[in-house]
Amino acid sequence: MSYALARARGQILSLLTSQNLELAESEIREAAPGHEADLAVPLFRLARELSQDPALLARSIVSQLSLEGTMFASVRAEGGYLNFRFRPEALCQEVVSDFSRNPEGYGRSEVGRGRTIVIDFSSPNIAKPFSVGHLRSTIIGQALHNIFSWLGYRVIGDNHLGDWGTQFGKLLCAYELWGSEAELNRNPTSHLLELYVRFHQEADAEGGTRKAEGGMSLEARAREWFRRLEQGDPAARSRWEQFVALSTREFNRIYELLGVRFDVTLGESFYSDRLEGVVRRALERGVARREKPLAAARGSDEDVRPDETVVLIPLDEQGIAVPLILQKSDGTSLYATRELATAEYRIETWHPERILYVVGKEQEFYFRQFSAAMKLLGHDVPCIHVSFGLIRLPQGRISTRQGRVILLEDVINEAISRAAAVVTDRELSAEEKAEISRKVGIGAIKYADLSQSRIKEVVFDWDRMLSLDGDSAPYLQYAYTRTRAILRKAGTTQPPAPPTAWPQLTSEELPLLKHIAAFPDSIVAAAESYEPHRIANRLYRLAQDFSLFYDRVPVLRAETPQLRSARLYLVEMVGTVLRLGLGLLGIEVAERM
RNA sequence: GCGCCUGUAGCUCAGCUAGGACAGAGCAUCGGAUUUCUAAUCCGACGGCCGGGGGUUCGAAUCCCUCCAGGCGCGCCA
Repeated sequence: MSYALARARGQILSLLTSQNLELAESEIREAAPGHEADLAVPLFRLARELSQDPALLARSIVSQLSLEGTMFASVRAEGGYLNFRFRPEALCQEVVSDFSRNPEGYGRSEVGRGRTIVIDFSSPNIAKPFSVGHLRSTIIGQALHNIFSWLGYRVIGDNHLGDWGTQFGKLLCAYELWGSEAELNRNPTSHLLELYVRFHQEADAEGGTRKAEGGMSLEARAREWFRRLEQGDPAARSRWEQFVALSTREFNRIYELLGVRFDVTLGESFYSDRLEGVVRRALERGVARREKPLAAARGSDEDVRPDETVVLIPLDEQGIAVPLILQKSDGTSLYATRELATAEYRIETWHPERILYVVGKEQEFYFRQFSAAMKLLGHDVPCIHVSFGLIRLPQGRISTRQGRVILLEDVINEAISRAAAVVTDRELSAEEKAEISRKVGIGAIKYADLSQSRIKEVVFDWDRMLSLDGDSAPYLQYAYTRTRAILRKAGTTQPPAPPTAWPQLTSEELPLLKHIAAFPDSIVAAAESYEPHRIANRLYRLAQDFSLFYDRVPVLRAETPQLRSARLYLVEMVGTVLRLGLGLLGIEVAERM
């Protein structure tokens, strides 16, 4: 299956091949505005290789090209460029033919058929509040899931909950000291947060040297609690289960609001009985070894025994100076141990061609270690860190410990109520308004993130994240409702039929066709770079050009019936592309706003 | 100290993977458009030594070096 733009590029390639000129498809690009051209081929590289003047080469190529049987009306030499212009009716015919074959699947492809990708995303920590910090992983992961599925891949979206580790030792310890059953049931998240924050405050206050009563520092007691948990101590286990259940309920409410779903939700704890095997096999293969811990790394802790060892994977030969530690000196596991077990499980279970980790950029170094360790352990499935810049607050970085945190649910609710303020004066039922506000508010939040590249860090700003005009989700959603309004008023319940012949295209119509033609490419580009904003940017330009079209070109009152039905079909295509494209970004549309 | 990322208009960002045609948007500001397919819209104006310097090239926002600024990371946290 191919799409119009790819076929057009193919035609250019074969035109040039017939003149013995070799060109890569990527050298064919959209013409810059103001050149009366649609596709452009810069000839500078070829000219250098042939030692010719680019402008002369362009002219000589043009003089020998026959556009017979192609989608192009003209080709001109302009400087060192070949500038191709579509025959508008040919472009129309090709785009309409692509679209009408399967409107609801427009932009789909089969490149991923028979291939599997695991995407690890969202992955919040149990017993901590779901903050704006988890937003990016959640919505970028969701978008990538949609995008790869659309390209025919089998995608396993896995929410790798942080439900295991030393932090639970801390929480169990804090709960033993200061917890309250009643408070926990009344307000689980904030009580757990309180305990977590208090633990760190008191541990800091103890300092590195002064020991608490009973001879053990808080940190040491927390480690002891985690050790008990990891060894299956019933009291630790049942308390932990309670924390997990309470947090899960909270998270699910957020996922419901965001419209995010997972194929599997397997927390770190799921792998707890595989950790020993991971460590053992790494030792047996000679990849890992036991070592005395570095004294400096142990800090000033009190209970160091002379015989204690850690298990680690040295990575010097991989060019990484810091080894990956698999087992702490008290015998318990680390994040990396659980990650290795997780990756092995995923490989055994789903046989993916790659595993994507949608995780913040601050973990980049760790992922280099992890990826190198996977290779040493004999796994050739690429583990790709799809990293993104972290969200900071104007006061500094988000810190759960210091209680400096903005709850995602608050952001969502604020977004919805800001959207609701705009719908108030419309003639809609209360339910419709609520539904629209939800779609618009959530859409605004998601779009703010998905319309820019992942890697940049974001300083949280209410107005920016919840913007409702300009380059924003509501702008695109609004353009969609305009397409729906026109079609609703067209007087038929049938979707418009594809036109057999297109009348003269106006200068407002042609750009729409070009964007529609370019939409499938934007999906491929988004997948290749793991950058959903490739799609967002294309949709935004489509919506811009549609808004202008809407303002200037009458559809229902078009001059002739043929023109009217052709434009109706164009409107149908624009609306569908907006809906499908926003859908890939995880953003819903409304019929009215 | 070492490593990675970022620096484009007053603000927020595209463009950098594979160097090419006068660097594009949105917000803000100012001016205009509505008895019309809903103005969450459209049109126009204003606004940029693409962080500084050097290099490669016919050509650099894009590639290389260097400096500056900000962010992040660097063995038993996740």
